[in-house]
Amino acid sequence: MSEGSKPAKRQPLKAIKGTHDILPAETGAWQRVEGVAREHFARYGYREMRTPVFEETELFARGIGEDTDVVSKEMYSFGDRDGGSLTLRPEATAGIVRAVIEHNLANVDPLLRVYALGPMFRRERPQKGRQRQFHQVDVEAFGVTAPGIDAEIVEMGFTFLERCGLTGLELILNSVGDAEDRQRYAGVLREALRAQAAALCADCQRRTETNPLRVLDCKVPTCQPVIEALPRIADHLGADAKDHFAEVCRQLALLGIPYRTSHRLVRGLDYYTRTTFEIVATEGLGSQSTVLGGGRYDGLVRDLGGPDLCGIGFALGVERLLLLAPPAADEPRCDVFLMPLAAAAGDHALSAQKALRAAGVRTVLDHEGRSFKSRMKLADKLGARFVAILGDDELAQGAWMLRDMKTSSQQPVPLPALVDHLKGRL
RNA sequence: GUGGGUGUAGCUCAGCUGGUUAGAGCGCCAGGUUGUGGCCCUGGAGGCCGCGGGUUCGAAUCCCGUCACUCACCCCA
Repeated sequence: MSEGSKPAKRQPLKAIKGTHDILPAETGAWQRVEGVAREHFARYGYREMRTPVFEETELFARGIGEDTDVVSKEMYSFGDRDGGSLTLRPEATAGIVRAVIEHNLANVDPLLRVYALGPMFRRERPQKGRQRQFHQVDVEAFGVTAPGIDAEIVEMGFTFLERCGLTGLELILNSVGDAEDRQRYAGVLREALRAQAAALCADCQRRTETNPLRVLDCKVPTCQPVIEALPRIADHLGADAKDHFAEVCRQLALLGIPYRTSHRLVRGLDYYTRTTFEIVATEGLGSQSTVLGGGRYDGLVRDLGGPDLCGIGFALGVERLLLLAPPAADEPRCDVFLMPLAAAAGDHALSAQKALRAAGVRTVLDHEGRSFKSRMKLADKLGARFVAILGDDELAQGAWMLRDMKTSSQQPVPLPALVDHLKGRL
């Protein structure tokens, strides 16, 4: 652009890489999912909470962990005019925890359970089931230490996905223990890994020092034998954490939720303690198979400067959910299509349209004065249940000719009776 | 950030080893009756063949570059 070369052809304006438009034909499916979410979570006593899409960068750095991939290389951060650093939220929990602390909600709400819906931002390379702006449904419950809440929230997520029509789901559980367990285990693991360093991939050699738990997540084939032989966290849990996890599993079995445990399930955010879980799709998502993931975070609120308040939650990716959901049938957009033919019919149509809409009837009136046939085709495409025709003959009778598009039958309806008549039939 | 694949109409794609007006299906618009949709038939609109350069008498087609999209790695929802 700076050189005096060819006049650069103006590129058409387009959405930023990794973002996408949700077009009118798609919003129905989104609204359905959101509606199910609201209704479902309400059954468990959850209410919606909305926090800003951007926060101070420090919140995420401290909350999620400086060494995580999300913080170290995926955040959309930018300088504010006053010199501060702001970041588009890469996940929801940190902002919600900040708000809980800021408004002292733990002392305000005796049942602190919230959900949130909205966009998250991570600067990753897009691929199937992964965007730079994507949407999550997020759920958090605070203040309950008992394992019952773990089982309840996992059950809630699982049944939510089922209610959205998903099948072929697999629930995976693990416990990463309390902070001390985790720390101690990380040390044990690091020792074991150092001894095997030669057999590990370069990433794992690096992770051995930075975050040994994440070695367990490695998918490089040559690392697998080493990983399988590593000491397992289950053998390094404190008695409390061990009992806690056993009770979570017991209750889930009681609730009839199928699951398997995996000692290798280590989630990428640093704040998790004790229970971690993930729901994956066995097919349909390519390599991004996780639909829902979450866990307990008993130290997070305190670490962010709040009270010693435990918490547990999960996030699920709406785009991924939609990829797996059965396709939605397109809904009719119109109940009644008005078709004034005679010149004198136009005013009748206008007032009928207003009255119908006031009565809650979805009404469309073609303003272009197109041919009869064109308008019939349009009515059909809109899925109109009825077409109301008003031509010279009908005017003379003082009645609409009301056509039922399903049965192809039609009957006269007196002009003033149209609204009541239709309300009775829709 | 690193690899692979693909860029032709609104969508899905054809276009053989370079050859003259670039095609199909679907969708869209309009007609096939004077006031009746779906099915069928006919017609029409709509393409700098991603962009730039090169080879050639001639490039959608071959070569180079570039950009975009996509899948995968990494990591995550």
